[in-house]
Amino acid sequence: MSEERSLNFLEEIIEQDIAAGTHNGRVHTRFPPEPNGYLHIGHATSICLNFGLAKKYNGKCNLRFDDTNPTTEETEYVENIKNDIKWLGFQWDNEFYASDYFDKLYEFATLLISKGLAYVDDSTAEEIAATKGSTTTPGTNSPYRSRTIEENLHLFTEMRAGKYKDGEKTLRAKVDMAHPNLLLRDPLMYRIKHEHHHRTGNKWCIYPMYDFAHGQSDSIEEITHSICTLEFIHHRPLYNWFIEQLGIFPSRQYEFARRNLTYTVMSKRKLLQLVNEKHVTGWDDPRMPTISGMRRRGYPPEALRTFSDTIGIAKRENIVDIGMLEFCVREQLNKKANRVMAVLDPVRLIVTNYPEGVTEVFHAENNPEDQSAGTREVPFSRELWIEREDFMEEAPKKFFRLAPGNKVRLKNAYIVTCDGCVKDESGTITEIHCTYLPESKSGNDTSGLTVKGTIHWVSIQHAKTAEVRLYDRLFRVEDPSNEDGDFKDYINPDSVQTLPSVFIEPAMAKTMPGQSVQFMRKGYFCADTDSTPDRLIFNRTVTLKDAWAKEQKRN
RNA sequence: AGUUUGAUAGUGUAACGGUAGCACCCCAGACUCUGACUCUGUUAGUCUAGGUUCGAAUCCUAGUCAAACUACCA
Repeated sequence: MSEERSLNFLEEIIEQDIAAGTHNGRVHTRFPPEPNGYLHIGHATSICLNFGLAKKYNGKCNLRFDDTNPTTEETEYVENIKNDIKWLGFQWDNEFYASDYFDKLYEFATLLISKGLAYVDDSTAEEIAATKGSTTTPGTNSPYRSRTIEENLHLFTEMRAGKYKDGEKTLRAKVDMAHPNLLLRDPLMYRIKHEHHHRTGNKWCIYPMYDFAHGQSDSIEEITHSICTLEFIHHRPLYNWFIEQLGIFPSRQYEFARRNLTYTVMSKRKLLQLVNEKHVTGWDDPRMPTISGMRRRGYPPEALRTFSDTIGIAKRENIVDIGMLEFCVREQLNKKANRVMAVLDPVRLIVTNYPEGVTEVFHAENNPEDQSAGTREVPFSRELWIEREDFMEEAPKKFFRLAPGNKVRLKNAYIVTCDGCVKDESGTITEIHCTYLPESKSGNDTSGLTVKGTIHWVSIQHAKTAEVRLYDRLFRVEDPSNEDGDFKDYINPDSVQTLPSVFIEPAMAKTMPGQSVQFMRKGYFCADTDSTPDRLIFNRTVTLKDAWAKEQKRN
């Protein structure tokens, strides 16, 4: 029995609308990315919101590319965005492009000119900025503001026909140059750009501005609830003004606070910089907060969805602890990922009373959380690799691993007693010796002993190797954008550590790219997209919680 | 400075005039063939000052702080 969750403010609005019979209770949202970059975790929240709301209220959600600026937009981005949305687990009802509406938008503009509500302005960008006024002073009217309707219609036709150069003329809405909201001081509707568009080619040389495209696109699609982030709140009066003056379907805009995450940056500009300046290997670098980066890192889509649900939605400034995301990732992977043994920092363990040349095969359960995951074969022999940190010559009381005289369980195998170690001239430990108890065999233990510690291992003779990349946070500080100086000064120099040759158990040889596993006691790892059976590569998705590490930190 | 938003444990989010709750984190313990998972318990909060009211996180007034806006980007 799950308790009824309280509604977020958007759900409240929608339920009120449904109760009031607005649009006959129909709910239709849209996700409107600009195809000029890759989607990141912030977009994921918006995707979950828009698609989630549509699903919850039996409505629809469109995917609409906001492609009104040919300078920055590319088809490559379109494909990646679609891929990311699908991977997150959502399917749009319609795939649209703002550029689909260029003809309609042109008609709308002509209509506004005819109503005396728009005019062609010859002012330069500088002149427009100069006459805009400020927050405390009103702007002044453009000298071209009083052109006749006929003249405006004629000039606008010429603009479209390509008679003018970039920036020579613009189409502006005639609203109010003294309006306290700067956005309503005769905003630009169209600008001239003699550029090739990724979909309309060279058909147009004038392109609508965001404000003259977004609301009308919503309206054309009869979007009922147009959900966007807080910075568009100032645009809402303009959004409504165009819809009202045009007399078209009254879509309504609602704003929520974008989600920020600790230890990362989210702006497209900054992410692009990280890519271009090679601080990361690409948009899908596992350290990036992009959806493609998180996918490559091994974050499951379910985790991103539950994260989005868990953090909720509101209108206040926020910065969510990345630990919350990592919790959702672990929660999901704990249920799904098979357990395997891998030794990252090896040291040799010799079971001195185990016969030489003998191999014993154990059947290990793949996932204690999921019996249906089955078992796998794990070979055991006299010489094993174990984790260097699992042995201490002089151990504190609370150390439950190998130390002279201590007993531990070798996971899935036997209980062993540590007898000591061998060192080289420099004092480095080269071998650890132990003796095993034959009657403590896993699954058939008659020894009656219980031990405090269990460690993982890999048989030296049977071990395979893999490259392992240990990822950490990309930045050293919680909010790099909010620190003095350049955000790049705060990049974590140790955000990735590559271990070229880690020992893994043979059952892992067939791990497929994208597959997640748990390296027991070490963390969740995901086979990289570049991983092949001949050259296995694993990315650390997230560590396991480590109470022992915490304990040590305290001392 | 103007406009607009907003302010609840460390973080995120509820409570819609009637017991300030949930999740993450932290801490203590139980369990454990992963020091994982799971389970139990605990710490900790209404920006400030007035007012209305039997009763205020919630309503009113004033203040404080924060963010966004001031692109021929979206």
